[in-house]
Amino acid sequence: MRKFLSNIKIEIPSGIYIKDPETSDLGKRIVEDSIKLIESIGFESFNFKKLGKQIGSNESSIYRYFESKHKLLIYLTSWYWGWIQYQLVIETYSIDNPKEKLIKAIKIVTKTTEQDSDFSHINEVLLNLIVINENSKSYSTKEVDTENKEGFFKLYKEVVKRLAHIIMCFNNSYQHPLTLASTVMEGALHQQYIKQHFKSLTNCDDSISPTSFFLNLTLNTLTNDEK
Amino acid sequence: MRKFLSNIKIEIPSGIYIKDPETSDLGKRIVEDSIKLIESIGFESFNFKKLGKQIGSNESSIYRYFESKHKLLIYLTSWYWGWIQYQLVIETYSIDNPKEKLIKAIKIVTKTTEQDSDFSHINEVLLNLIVINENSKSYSTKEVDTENKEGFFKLYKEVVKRLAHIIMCFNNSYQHPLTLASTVMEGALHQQYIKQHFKSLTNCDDSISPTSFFLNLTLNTLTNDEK
DNA sequence: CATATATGATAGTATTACTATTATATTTGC
DNA sequence: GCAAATATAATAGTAATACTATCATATATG
Repeated sequence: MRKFLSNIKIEIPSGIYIKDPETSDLGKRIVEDSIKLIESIGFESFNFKKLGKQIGSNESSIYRYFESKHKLLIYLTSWYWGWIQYQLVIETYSIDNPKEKLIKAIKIVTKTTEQDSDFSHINEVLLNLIVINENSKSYSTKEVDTENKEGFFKLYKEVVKRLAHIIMCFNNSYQHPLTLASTVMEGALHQQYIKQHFKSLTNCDDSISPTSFFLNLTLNTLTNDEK
Repeated sequence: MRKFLSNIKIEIPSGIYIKDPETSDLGKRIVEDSIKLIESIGFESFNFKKLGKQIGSNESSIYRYFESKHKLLIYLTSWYWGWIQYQLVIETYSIDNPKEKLIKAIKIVTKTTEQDSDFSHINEVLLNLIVINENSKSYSTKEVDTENKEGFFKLYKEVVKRLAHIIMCFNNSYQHPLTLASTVMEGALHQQYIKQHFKSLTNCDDSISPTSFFLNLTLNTLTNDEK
């Protein structure tokens, strides 16, 4: 990963930010430290005043990059899904066998990030924790339909569609590729969440991972489904 | 449903409310109208001042029933899960065949509520919409672990465990009954959400319901799983 | 070196999510 | 039927939030 990634930039739809944070030092610190701060105090307690203090800058300067903390969250989750998509593309590109390809894809979308790839100011381990804890807050608002029209969830949607496509290549008579793909992706985040906070509601633990559950589930279903 | 339910009361863990809203007329109006108001303006825009206005009462009076709007949301979602559990119990009780029992159970937890049972001040159709849109907000906070210890999510957890138990009765060698149960329940809510807001991410529509997807998924997996 | 641009500092605003206090109904127990 | 208890209403107040606006200053660029 390291080598490849050091030369690419994940493109976030403009409109999510006012000024592209990748274009300045302050912008990068905003992104870098917002990840640390949101992860440590949670999205509700997080605000631009606290972030300003942490990066030794001013609230008003942060507002020149992001209109609101909500937009910043969308920026961060978009970056995450862009990064997942990048992994999907490069890690499955050369696999011809549809089953192997599917297995690889499910591993990528259901895994927890254990190591910071260290190629940028973004700590992927912390960002993954934010996505597990706060992802639904990025779209679960009254403005979801307008924001969706403006393309704010583009990267997330692309990942779901790409996974659905890989599912179809494995079993092209299966009726629910999109439903399965979106269920697996959201389900994996949910399992990671309840593994931490509602242990009694999951069999996932140190020995059984969400990945192994979703691999088993998907392969069983796609292998035995008849229509 | 109608007949049975008119005599029962869904027990909400005390601690979620300050004063039990079932014990007074004002309390019932608070619950009744909060459902209407949250459904129409969304949980973020909802507050006790607006609710007071709607029910012709005072903000300060509402605070005598619920400490915060967050607690009120937990009350509402708890009521919903209590009601689902009640349906699970009475509608599967007399079914002996494990497969039939499982099918019935999945239908109950994945269906959308189409009709208000009309037995109480609570409109279940609107409440179901609130659960679809806002359920995750009830637990996705920094206080989740303390609140969980205080039993705030008891009813939700009971439903998951009951479903897991029904899964095990059908296939007792299956390794992931809890994981599957929690995935199906959360997954059904998620599909109902994206069916409304992200149509391109699901195959569910007017002819394919989340129920049919999850029935297919669960039965395929449990029937063909070998270990 | 002048100008543009980025950042910082400060102040201000409407709203939120409450708490506190006091007044007025309404219910209940005798 | 009345006093006491309880429930509700009205009003005010508070600290924090999520910003906007304005102006000053630093830095970069042509």
